[in-house]
Amino acid sequence: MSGAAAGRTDTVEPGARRTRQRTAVLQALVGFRDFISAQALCALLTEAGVSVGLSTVYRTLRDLERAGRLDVVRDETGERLYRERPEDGHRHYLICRCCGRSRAVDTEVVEAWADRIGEHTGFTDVEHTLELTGVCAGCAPSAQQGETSCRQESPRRPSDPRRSPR
Amino acid sequence: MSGAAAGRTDTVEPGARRTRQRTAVLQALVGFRDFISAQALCALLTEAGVSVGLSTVYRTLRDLERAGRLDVVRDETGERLYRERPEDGHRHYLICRCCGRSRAVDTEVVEAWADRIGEHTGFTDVEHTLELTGVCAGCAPSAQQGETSCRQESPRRPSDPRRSPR
DNA sequence: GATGGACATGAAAATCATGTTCAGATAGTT
DNA sequence: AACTATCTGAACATGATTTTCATGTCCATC
Ligand SMILES: [Zn+2]
Ligand SMILES: [Zn+2]
Ligand SMILES: [Zn+2]
Ligand SMILES: [Zn+2]
Repeated sequence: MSGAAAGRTDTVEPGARRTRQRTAVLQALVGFRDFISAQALCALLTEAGVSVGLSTVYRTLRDLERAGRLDVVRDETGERLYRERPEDGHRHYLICRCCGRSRAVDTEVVEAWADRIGEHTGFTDVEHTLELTGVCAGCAPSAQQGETSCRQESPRRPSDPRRSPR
Repeated sequence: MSGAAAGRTDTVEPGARRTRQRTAVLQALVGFRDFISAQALCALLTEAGVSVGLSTVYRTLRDLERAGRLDVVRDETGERLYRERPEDGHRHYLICRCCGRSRAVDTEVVEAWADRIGEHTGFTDVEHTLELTGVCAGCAPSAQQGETSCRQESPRRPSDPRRSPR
């Protein structure tokens, strides 16, 4: 029980080196509670004075994803958005199409169903992807007047990180 | 009951012109019972002697998608794969990570669950994306010896269309 | 405290799916 | 046949992600 309680902002992978850049990416992800794109994250770091090369951000995110420490969703353009995975693991999120705010949803029902799918189909090693989008209570009013005011241009990609956090 | 029972390989959208290219894309989709990428579809048409420009394929697929006549999924690279939507509408598929074969799954449970999500969250206009992948019975044996023989290189993108049809 | 090699970085270039332009072809109508 | 709103496709543009590769850094060993 010494350095056992590691986990939070330690290293990307066991055996990986602890560098300024990886630490920065990891910390930024932990601090940033919404989904964020690789590029936005890079910009965020730069603004914070902890500049990290875009390639390194992508590499680190790739490694983190492999290590199962991230949740990844895709926005409607196919761009990947990352978020630190809460300690327990597998989750699904409901994301507002307007402001990008997200909240985890309870998916026991779906998980149970998905687990049973293999049996009926002869498929093994079944994995699933589930994404929910909607318009959050805060955005609903502005979206009323014809769906155009909110959803219109910016397709909820937090390319400007200062809009989604908090 | 003249041209009423339209629908199958008619026009992309009501009011759209019926051109050689759109007809070809439409027919190819109807004949091709698996998911296929825009590029693979284009290649397929070319091989079949019915060459259609890639731009046109993309445009036609975009229009068909808007018209609700296609199902679209994304492979792990983010590439979009299209399939003619069976007459009834909303469906989800279980896709083999090895051979790309897909089969629709019964999702009543999930649909009902998804419909109820809005109420608990304050979100409106909730939509969902659900994708299932696994290893089909036919591929399971070859995938045994260490997961490498099947899944390895070609990550199940039917870029060579002759492998998935039928 | 020098050395060597394994691993890491980042700028720049490569990839690659998809979108856009626009001059010329075409469908559908009169 | 003539007319014109559409449609087409080659070439180019875009933008996210990946690769390359020259250079930097860590660390164990001498
Ligand atoms: Zn919102
Ligand atoms: Zn799940
Ligand atoms: Zn298979
Ligand atoms: Zn559904």
